Amino acid sequence: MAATRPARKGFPDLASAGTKTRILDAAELLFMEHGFEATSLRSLTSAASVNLAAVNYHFGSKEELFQAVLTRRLDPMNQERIERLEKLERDAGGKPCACEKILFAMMIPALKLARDENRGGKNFLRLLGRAYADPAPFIRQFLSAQYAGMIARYKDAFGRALPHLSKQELTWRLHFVMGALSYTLAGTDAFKLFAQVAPNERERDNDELLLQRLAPFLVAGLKAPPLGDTRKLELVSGD
Amino acid sequence: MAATRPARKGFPDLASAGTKTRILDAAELLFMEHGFEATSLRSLTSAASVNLAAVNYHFGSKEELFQAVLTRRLDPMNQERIERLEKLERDAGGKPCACEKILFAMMIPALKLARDENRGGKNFLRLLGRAYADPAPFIRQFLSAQYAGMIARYKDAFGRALPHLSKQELTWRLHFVMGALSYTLAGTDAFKLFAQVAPNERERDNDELLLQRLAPFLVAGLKAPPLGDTRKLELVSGD
DNA sequence: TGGAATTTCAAACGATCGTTTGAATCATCC
DNA sequence: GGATGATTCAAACGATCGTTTGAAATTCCA
Repeated sequence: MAATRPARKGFPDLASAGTKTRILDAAELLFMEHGFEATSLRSLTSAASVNLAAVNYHFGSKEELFQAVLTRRLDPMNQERIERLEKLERDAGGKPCACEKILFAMMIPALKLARDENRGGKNFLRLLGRAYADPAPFIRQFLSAQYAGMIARYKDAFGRALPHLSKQELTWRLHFVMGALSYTLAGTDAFKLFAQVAPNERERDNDELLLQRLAPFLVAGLKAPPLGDTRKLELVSGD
Repeated sequence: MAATRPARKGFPDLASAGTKTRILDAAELLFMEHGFEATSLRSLTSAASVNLAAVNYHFGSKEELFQAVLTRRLDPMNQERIERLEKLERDAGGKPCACEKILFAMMIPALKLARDENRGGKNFLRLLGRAYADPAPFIRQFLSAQYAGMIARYKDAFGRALPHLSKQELTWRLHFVMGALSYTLAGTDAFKLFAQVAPNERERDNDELLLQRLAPFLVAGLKAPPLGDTRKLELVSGD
C-alpha cells in the first residue's frame, strides 16, 4: 500500500514509471474521446496494456487518476504562465505591462502545450475543455485549486494595464477572455460549420496562426470602453 | 409501437404529454448536473415519477431522449435568431446591418431562454455548454444540424457588416464570439476565482447586465483591425 | 358500450461497471 | 542468497447499467 510513492532511494521509480505513464497516456486519450464517466477502467487498462487493478494500485481510484491526468499538464503550464508574467513585470520595472504582453504570457504556454504532440498536445486541451464544462464537484474544486494562484496574479496585472476598467468590469472581461481562449484551444469545433473554407486551408491554420488571430480580437475587447461610456444599449426592448 | 407520435386527432397528446414532458424536464436537469453518461435512466425516471420503460417507449433510447431535450429548446431559439436577423435586414433595406445589432439579434434569444426559468432557463444553457465540448459523434452531428442554417445566415450578415475582414478572418472571429458567448452563458464558472467581489454583487449581476458587458467586448473584438494591419506580433519568440 | 389502440407497469435480460482480494512475480538490499 | 517490500496478475465481488418483454391498465373512437 505504499503506492504513488515508490522507489525511495536514488532515481524516481523506473519499474513502475512505465506502468503509471502508460496509464496516464491512455487515460488522457480516452477521457478526451469518451469523457470521464463513459471511459471504463477495463478499456483504459487494456489500451495501456496493464492489468485492470493497476489503476487502483497506482492512483487509488478512477477519480484520482483523472486528477493526475490534469495535474501532469496543468501544473507545468500554469507555472510557466506565472514565470513569464513575473519576467514581464521585472522588465517593466514597476510600470504597468502592456496588455498584449500580459495576454501573450498567458497564451503562449497553452500554445506550447498544444503543439507538444510528444506529450498530450491537443488531446489534453480538448480534455481540459470538457473539464471546464463539467459540473462534477471533484472536478470543479480541483480546477479551482489548480488555477487560483495563476488567475489572481494575472487579474492583478491586467488591472494595472487597464486602469479604465472597474474591478467588476475587469472580472467579467477576463472571464470572456478565458472563455474564448479555452473554447478556441479546446478546438472541439462545435461550430465547424463556420469553416466552409477549403480544408487544406484549415490544415495550414496551425495553432500559432490561430493565436495570432485570437490576440488582436481579445486585446481590442479588453481595451474597449466599459459599459456606460458608450450610448446606453437597449437590450431586450423588443417584445 | 406508434410512440413519439401519439394522439392523431384533435389536440396533441394530453395523456402522454404529462409523461413525456416530465421525462424531458427531469432529463434536462439531470443531464446538466451529471452529464449524459453518468445519468442513469433509473434515477431519471424516478425523478420524473414515471416508469423505467417509459423512456424507451416514448423516445426510443437514451440517446434519442438526449436529442429531444436539446431540440425542445434549440429549435425555437435558433428560429427566433433567424427571424430577428431577417427583420433587421428588412429594416436595413439592402444596406449592411450594424455589427452591434446583428450581435444582439443572436444574443437576445439566448438571453431570453436563460431568463425563462419557467422552462429550462440556465439549466439548459449549462447543458448546452457541456454538449459543445462533448466529442460524442451523435452529439456533434446533431448540434451541427441544429445550428447549420442559423450560423450560415449570421456569417453572411457579419461579413457584410465587417467588410474589412477576409473570409477566413471572419470565420475565426465568429468562432471566438461563439466561444465567449456560449462559455459565458453556460456559466459553469470554471473560473469563478475571478470573482472575488462581494457575493451580493454577483447576485445582482443578472444575465441582462452580463450581456451588456459582453456586447462591447465582442463588438470591439469584431471591429479590430485584422492580422497584418498592426505590427507583426512576435509570438513564440522567447525560449 | 364494446373493441382496438395506446400507455403504464413489474420483472427480468445480459452486460458492464469500479473496486477488492490474495497469491504470484519481480526488484532490491543486507 | 534469502528476506523484504513493491508490483503484477487472474478472479471474483456486489452493484448498476440500458433495454426488452408481456401482461395489466387506460384511453379513444365507432
